[in-house]
Amino acid sequence: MKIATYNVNSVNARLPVLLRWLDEARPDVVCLQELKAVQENFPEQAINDAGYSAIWHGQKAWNGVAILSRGGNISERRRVLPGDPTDEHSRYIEAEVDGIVIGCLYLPNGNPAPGPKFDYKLSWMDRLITHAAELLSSGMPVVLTGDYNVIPTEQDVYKPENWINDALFRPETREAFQTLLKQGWTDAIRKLHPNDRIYTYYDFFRNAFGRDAGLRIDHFLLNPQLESRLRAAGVDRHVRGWEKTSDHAPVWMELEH
DNA sequence: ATGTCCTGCGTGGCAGGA
Repeated sequence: MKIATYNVNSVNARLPVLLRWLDEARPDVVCLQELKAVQENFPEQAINDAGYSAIWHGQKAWNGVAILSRGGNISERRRVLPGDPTDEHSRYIEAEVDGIVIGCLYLPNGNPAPGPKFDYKLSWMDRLITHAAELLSSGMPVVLTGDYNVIPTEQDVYKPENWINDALFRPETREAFQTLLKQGWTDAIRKLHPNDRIYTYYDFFRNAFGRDAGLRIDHFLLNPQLESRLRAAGVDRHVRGWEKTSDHAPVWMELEH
């Protein structure tokens, strides 16, 4: 089973790129972030025609998350991260596909930091940590994947000294991510590629992709039941070089059966 | 500070987010 995550940065602006990549990569399940579309503007027909069923949670202008499944059933579990009934951002959707719980998340960027946006990011991470602990106790195989907007270590950024005060790399952000990992989650990409330079995002500015000036901020976190099934993982880096592409590249992992 | 690309608003380019 191949599961992918892709921050599309507008699902409609990216539709040709998304369809081309789906046809090429043929993932079984795909988590999308940054739909930038209201609920009724999700391109459901085109996704269906490509062979996928989908659930999604849209929002005007920003955010928005979706889970696509090829062939198999997709059973929605929730479309809100618990812990703050006043939070209106569409940043989390969770489903069960073939016995696996799939949490698709778009963690707040948090810049500028410090400030209210950074506070929101940290409180969202607290809520994620709480929810992740509940998922761990469920006994089911679980993956939490998406755009974490977290650079976990210096290894995951082309020039760490430029990012010290950025919300994606600040100590509070990295500590919260480590707190999450220590619950018992495995970073699938790092587990299989401990020493490689791997990026999933390149700024649209300053020819970042051409200079390989990237960040690794899209992650797969696996609980122990799923980690034992992990066989391969990687980034479809070339997709970042296509015309009218997103600033993120698709990331994927393959599980045994 | 800069750079680019997206959306909304609403028809011409800004403002805001990333």
